[in-house]
Amino acid sequence: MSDNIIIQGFESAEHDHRHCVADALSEAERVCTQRGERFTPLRRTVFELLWSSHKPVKAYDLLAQLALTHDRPAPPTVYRALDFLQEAGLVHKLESLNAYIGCGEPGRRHQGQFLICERCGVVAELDDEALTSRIDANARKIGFKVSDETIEITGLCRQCQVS
Amino acid sequence: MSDNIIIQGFESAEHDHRHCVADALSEAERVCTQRGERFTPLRRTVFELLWSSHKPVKAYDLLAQLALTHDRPAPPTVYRALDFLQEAGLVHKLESLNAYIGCGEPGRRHQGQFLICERCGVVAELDDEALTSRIDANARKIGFKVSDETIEITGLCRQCQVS
DNA sequence: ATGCAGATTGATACAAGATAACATTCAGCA
DNA sequence: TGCTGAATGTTATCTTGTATCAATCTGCAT
Repeated sequence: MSDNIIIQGFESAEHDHRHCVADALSEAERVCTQRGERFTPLRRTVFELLWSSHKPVKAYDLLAQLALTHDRPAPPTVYRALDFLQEAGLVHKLESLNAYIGCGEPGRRHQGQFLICERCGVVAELDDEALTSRIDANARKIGFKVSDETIEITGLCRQCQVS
Repeated sequence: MSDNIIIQGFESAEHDHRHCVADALSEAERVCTQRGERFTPLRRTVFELLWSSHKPVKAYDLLAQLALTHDRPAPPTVYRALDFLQEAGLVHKLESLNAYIGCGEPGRRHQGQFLICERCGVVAELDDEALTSRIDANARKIGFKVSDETIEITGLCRQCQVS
C-alpha cells in the first residue's frame, strides 16, 4: 500500500498552476477518447473553469463565468457539462458545499476523500485505500453492499492555521 | 475499542418502533435540559416527525407534515427547528440527500457515518472510531486540522439485495 | 453528396432547498 | 406588572437543480 495518499491539494502558492491545468486537460482528452466520448468545446470550457484553481466552484458561478464568453447560457448548459464530467470521473461534486472540483487522478476509478479548508477554500483530494477497505469491512459486517462513498472532511489547512 | 459500531439502522421490519421513538424523545429531553435549552412543542413535533421511521426526511416534507397540524407553516419554521436540533446533536443532515435524520446516540459527541440504502431509503448510523482516527492521522500527516466530517456511504442493505 | 439517427446544445419554465429581515408572541424573572 | 431575550410568525427572496421541448451538430450508411 502506498503511503502517498494525496492526489492533489494544498500546493505551494507559487506552484506552476498552468502545469496542473495542462495535465488535467490532457488526461481529460485521454479519458474521453478511451471512453469513446466527446470532449466538446463546451465541456472543455467548463472543465477549464473548474481547474482555474484548486478550489471548488459552484454551478451558478460557472454559469456566470460562461456568460462572459457565451451568449446567455442557461443552467442546464452547465449542469449537463458537470454531469458528463462526473460520469467520466473527471470531476467530483462536494456534497457538503454544493460545489464541484476537478479530479486529480481521473485515470483510476475512485471516489476520493476530500479535505476542505474552511478558511481559504482550497480542497485536497486523497485516496486512502485502507480507509475504503475499513468502510467496506464495516458495511460487509452488516450485509451492506457499498456502491458509492461521500467523504468530506472540513477543517483548517496548514497555512490557514498559522496565518 | 468496541466492535459494535452500529448505532442504529436496518432494524427488522417488526421491531417495536414506538420504543425507538420513546427512547429518542427521552434522550432529547435529557440533552436539552442538560444544555439549558428548551425542547419546545414545535421542536418536539419536528423531532417526532423525523423519528417516524429510520429513513431521512426532507425539509419540505417535514413542512408538509407540519401543515397538517399547524396553520400554514413557512420554511423558516422547520429550518429553525432543524438547526436547533442539529446544534444539540439530536439530528444529522445527510448532505448527499439534502435530508435529515434523528441521531441514534445524541448523548455522545460524534458526527456519525451513514450507510444509506438506495432502494428502501433506510439509513444506518455507525460510529467507527478507528475510521475517524485513520482520517485524523491522514489529515495530521499534511498538517490539516479536522473540525467536521461528512461520511455517507450509499448502497444496498441486506434485505434489498435479496428481494 | 444526402439524409438519417443519436448526441449535443439552446431555451423556457419551474421545482426544490434554504435564508434574510422584520414583526409578533411567549417564558422567565426582576 | 412589566421587561428582556428566546422562540415563532410572516413575507419575500435567493440558491440549487430539473423537466421539457426545440434546434443543431456529428458520424455514418446509403
